[in-house]
Amino acid sequence: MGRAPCCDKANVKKGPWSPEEDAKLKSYIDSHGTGGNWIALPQKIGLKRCGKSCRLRWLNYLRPNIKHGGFSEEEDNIICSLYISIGSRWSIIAAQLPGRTDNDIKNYWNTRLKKKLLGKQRKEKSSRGKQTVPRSSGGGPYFQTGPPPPPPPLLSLQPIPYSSGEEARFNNHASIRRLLMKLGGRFSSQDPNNSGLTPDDHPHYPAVDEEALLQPMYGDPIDQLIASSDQTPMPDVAVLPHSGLVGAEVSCGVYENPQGLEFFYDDLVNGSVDWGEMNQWIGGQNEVPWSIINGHS
DNA sequence: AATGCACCCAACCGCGCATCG
DNA sequence: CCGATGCGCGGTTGGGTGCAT
Repeated sequence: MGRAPCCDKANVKKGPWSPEEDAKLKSYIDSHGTGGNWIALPQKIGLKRCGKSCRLRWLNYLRPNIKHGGFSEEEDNIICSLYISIGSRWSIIAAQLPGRTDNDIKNYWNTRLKKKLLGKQRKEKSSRGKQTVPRSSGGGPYFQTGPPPPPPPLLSLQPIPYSSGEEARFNNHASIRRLLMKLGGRFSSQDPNNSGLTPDDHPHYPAVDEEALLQPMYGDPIDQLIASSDQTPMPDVAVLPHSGLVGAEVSCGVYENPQGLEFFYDDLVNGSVDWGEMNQWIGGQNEVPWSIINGHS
């Protein structure tokens, strides 16, 4: 038994919206609002459309202050950072970009950003010369498996400038981190490998150090956090050095610091990383701070 | 100029979740 | 508590368009 259809499929119009339909819908909502019931709305105004279709049309095109196309480099950075951190939660990503819709961002990611990012990633990995291992099937949500396409143009990403005063929007690393915390992230100075525990064994992390979170990150998060499409199977939890930018579903990654040293997620986890180099990278501290997220089942 | 191909994007589909009676 | 209903979301599709051959 399947779910009942939301409308009578035989009696609703599908396909592109006409200007007349747009005008009807916009005019009604402008003067009456949605009435809290999208399903009933098209009948009220005499549209042969599914309520869900009306809702989509309104949210993506007709409502005020919608922007289309022309994504700025800053928006690219935010989308990439968030996608790498929280995955394909387009509505959350869209909420941080005023005037953008989740559908628009999703399309933009699928058609352009993903390819650019993959191109960048491939170049970095091939220059490193490390043999890659095909990922197991069904491994994760981020990148397709299979033969690599021809390298697309590289994405030119600039670091997001740190701004301590920006609170309302999501355009700096501190606010990115705050959002990730809100989504269930935790930050810890403990190294789970040293403690002999897996991140899943840490139900409670120390209190969040807000001051530390407000420190600028090291370099461009995209450079630090390029998820690998054909590394080992997806680990359960992201563990990133120092930066504090973490995600529930960030997979194995390649981290490159300003000095050109690279660390692979599996190297970190397996303990084969050169901690001296890592400590130099992160500022000569005695211990490598780990950032762990546990908002992940 | 014609054809094929790749890309883009608006729209649809189905599922999970929240709410309500 | 439970089933019905509606909403919101992410994945996918298919038509339009531009470019390469």
